Amino acid sequence: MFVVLILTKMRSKRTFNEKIYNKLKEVPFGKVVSYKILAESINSKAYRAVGSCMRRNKYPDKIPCFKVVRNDGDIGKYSLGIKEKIKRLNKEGIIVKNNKVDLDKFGFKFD
DNA sequence: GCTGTGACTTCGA
DNA sequence: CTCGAAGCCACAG
Repeated sequence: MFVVLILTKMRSKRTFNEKIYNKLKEVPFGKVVSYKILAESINSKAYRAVGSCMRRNKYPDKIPCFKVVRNDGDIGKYSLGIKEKIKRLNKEGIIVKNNKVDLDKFGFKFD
């Protein structure tokens, strides 16, 4: 009873960024994912909240934020700077052109 | 506890 | 094509 209640409460706070975090971990090397795909993969439409959580970034060491781009392929922004983001993307073999990536090639879907 | 803002998206003018 | 508004969730003030 009480346990369930507590767990439920905790879940309401956690679900979001934790799920995003988990999904983001599923993204294989050399692939990127958009905020939208990420949000939808956890049954939510809070695209902005995803960005918010990344920006606040509670887990800077655990979350590969550079793998998250906008739906248009625009890489958006990055805590450490867009330059750094591009650098890291390039390290995964992802081509960034004019601050954009090719989602058809590198976009990962969670099926 | 309500308000504003933000690494976003989509639709209509 | 560009611009503005609405909609979603979390967090700071």
